[in-house]
Amino acid sequence: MYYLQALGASLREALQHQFGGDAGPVSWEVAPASVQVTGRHGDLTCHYAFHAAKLFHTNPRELAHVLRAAIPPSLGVSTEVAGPGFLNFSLEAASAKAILSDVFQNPAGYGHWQQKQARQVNMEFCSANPTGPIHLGNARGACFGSVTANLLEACGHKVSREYYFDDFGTQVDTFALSLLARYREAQGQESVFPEGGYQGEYVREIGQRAAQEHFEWAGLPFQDLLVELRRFGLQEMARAHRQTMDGLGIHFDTWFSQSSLERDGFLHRAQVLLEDAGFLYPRDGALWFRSTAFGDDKDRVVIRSNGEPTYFAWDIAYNLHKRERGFDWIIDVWGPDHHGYVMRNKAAFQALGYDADDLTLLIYQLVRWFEQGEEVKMSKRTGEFLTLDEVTEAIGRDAVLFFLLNRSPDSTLDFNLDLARQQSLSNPVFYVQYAYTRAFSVEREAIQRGLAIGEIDLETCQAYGPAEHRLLAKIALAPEEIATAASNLLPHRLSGFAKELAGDFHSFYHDHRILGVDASLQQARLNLVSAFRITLGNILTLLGLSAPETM
RNA sequence: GCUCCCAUAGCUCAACUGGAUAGAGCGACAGACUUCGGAUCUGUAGGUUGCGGGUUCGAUUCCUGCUGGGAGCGCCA
Repeated sequence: MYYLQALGASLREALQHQFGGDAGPVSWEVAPASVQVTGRHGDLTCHYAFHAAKLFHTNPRELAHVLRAAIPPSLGVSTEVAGPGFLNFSLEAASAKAILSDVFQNPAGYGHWQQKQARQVNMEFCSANPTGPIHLGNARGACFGSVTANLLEACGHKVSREYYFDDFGTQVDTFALSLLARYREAQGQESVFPEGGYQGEYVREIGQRAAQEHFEWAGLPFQDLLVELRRFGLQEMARAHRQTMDGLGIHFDTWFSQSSLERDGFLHRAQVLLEDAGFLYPRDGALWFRSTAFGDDKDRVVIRSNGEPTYFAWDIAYNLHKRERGFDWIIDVWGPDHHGYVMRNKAAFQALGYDADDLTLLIYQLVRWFEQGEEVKMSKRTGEFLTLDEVTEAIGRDAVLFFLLNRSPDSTLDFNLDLARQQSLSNPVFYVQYAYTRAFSVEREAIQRGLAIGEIDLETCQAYGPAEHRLLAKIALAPEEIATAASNLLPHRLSGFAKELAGDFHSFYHDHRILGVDASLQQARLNLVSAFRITLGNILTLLGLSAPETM
């Protein structure tokens, strides 16, 4: 149990003792600067008394005093009640020791949590259309999904990362036809480029490669050639997507092919299940799903009058497939153009007999691309778009990730490549990473001087003053921040915390020497620096960023 | 017309289940180490949180009506 968890538990239990009810876990924050500036000291604060007072219909300030009295001295904090009911905590040697022990006991796992009810999570994200390269819009979903998966894992869940590959349908047909034209072109044959085909350069390249590696296909009948090229093209695109994701350090456990849903009978099975449950009916030659039974504003077609399943039908089958693979929590990360599909998918999920809460559909907002002050509309058809590889190459992997991570998924994101390139060196990611590097170099120097790190005793902890306590409080907060970001499915919370944590360290480092001061103070500060470095390193890892030892 | 998202400093964005004087970075201005890495630190300027109501001890946060921007509203994927 982490230190703050223990402290929170003492408050929670005090309430149970007093009122016989549970007000839930305590949430913490560092004391606002105003509290510290005015001399009303405090390293950590909580507004639990307000929260609980509302629940138990009592006065928050009186309640705060009750809570204060209930904190066991062994926890080693001094507590005071401020204003209408804030509880401010100041760290002391014993609490400092407890926090450091949390870190050094299991450095690589600091900030992570055990989970009594671990869920089997299937997290599907990015899933860019295979008819084109991954662009910045897909990247947002990739980054968001990947870090969210990391966070859930850190909270003890089992997470499988999945990439859905749409290798079926009219778009892929058009892609194959475009490829065919490029293939023939590369062989010096006459070719007519299909109307509405994919004009991007990458199609030409794949066509050329196909022509070089498989000139023998030229003799095939049209349909057979198209099948070969289609397969070849999809393979190439899958490889390209995987490479792009690898370049960002984002990995998937499963690359799931849409067409396998039909091959393995899931498309059919989903239909039978819904049919048996009485949620399907024919109208106008098509087959409809009664999504209005679950609050949707109209029913939705699953099988078109031409006999082809709709995109929605594939989704239903896919969710069924995921459930039958044993996942009890399905999370999909979708772009803004899918928001209309949330309701109907939840409806179908329930119609299959599952709990709507076990399907989470996360929608992130659009990325708009600006160049010289003007918005550039992306289009795969015309081949005009900014690929993720281009952006990564221009400003660097960590900078791209941090740029995407820093923003709430609910806000549209404007991306100006000129500006990003220009400012890539001032990207806050380097500020954060530099803090890690600095701390690491202090440790390296300390080891060279023959000092030991991480041996925690109460006496050494007596050496800490207000500056150290402030940084320690931030370190103690890390597990809470990770849990909060995870439970809200909002990774950008954690990147914000990483900046704060790094900032506190930079500030401390500037004002205080670590090596070469009085021996016990030196030991105490060295432990602090190391605990900081471990904490920040774990956070960087969760964010999918590198933690460089030198820069 | 309906649904979803957004509007906070000059710019890009934060602000946990409603909490203390709304915070960072970039840009501007003024400063700071002969020691462990200056990709750093400190300070100043910059705000009627789009506008109007409401809920209460307390609202950037919740409700409501506007204004402006984005996305979606297909038997496309």
